Amino acid sequence: MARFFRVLGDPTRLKILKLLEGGEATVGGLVSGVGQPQPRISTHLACLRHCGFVTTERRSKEIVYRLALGDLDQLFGMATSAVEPIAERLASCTRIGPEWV
Amino acid sequence: MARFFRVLGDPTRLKILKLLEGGEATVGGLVSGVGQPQPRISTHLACLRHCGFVTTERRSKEIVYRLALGDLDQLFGMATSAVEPIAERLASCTRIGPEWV
DNA sequence: ATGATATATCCTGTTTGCCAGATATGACGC
DNA sequence: GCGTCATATCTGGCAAACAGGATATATCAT
Repeated sequence: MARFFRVLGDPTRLKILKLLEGGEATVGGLVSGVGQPQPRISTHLACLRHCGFVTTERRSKEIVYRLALGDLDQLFGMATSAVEPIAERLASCTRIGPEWV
Repeated sequence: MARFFRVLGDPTRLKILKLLEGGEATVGGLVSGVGQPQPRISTHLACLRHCGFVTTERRSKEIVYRLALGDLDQLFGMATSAVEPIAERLASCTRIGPEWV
């Protein structure tokens, strides 16, 4: 379960998942949606794929990614409301581990 | 929000939080509950405290830690059911980043 | 077969975050 | 005061994980 949260604990992966909540997407679509270089998106996608968060399907030249977990939007909803009361503290915590602040 | 998940993405912190779901606890109690050296528990507690997951209260010599977020148990419940379908994949993913497996 | 497009993987450097152990602070009893 | 218990902080070292960029694979069109 720690690993589950850890997969979610990266801004890029989180953004990818949130984009996929809006429906399936190709790698190219995610690249422009996230705004980061393609190799980086691909590696994060590989992580999400290996860990079972997403599934893939080849569609001629492109590869379509799709969410594999249905509960994810609910989870994000809960997380959002859980984050709210501690948002500033989290924002002020640029790191984890000493030298918080 | 990524940082929120990242705080949850460490086994020790997760275990601390789960213990605290059973009610308040002193550092010593958590040390024996988690089964890890006291300095380590203290640093993780400092992280959780700084990020607003827990609150503290001094009670004479001891310091009592308490959960600051009410929604946490619901969140853990959802996470548990979200993890279930991908449990083996997560388990087989000993790392994040290349050399998964 | 060649070239172009779409995606994946590899290699290297840097940083983050965790651990381990030693030491400091703080509160209480004598 | 001194010693002890409970907790916190510091320092060094190390490994995980992210970033950057080059290169490989795969599919299609010509």
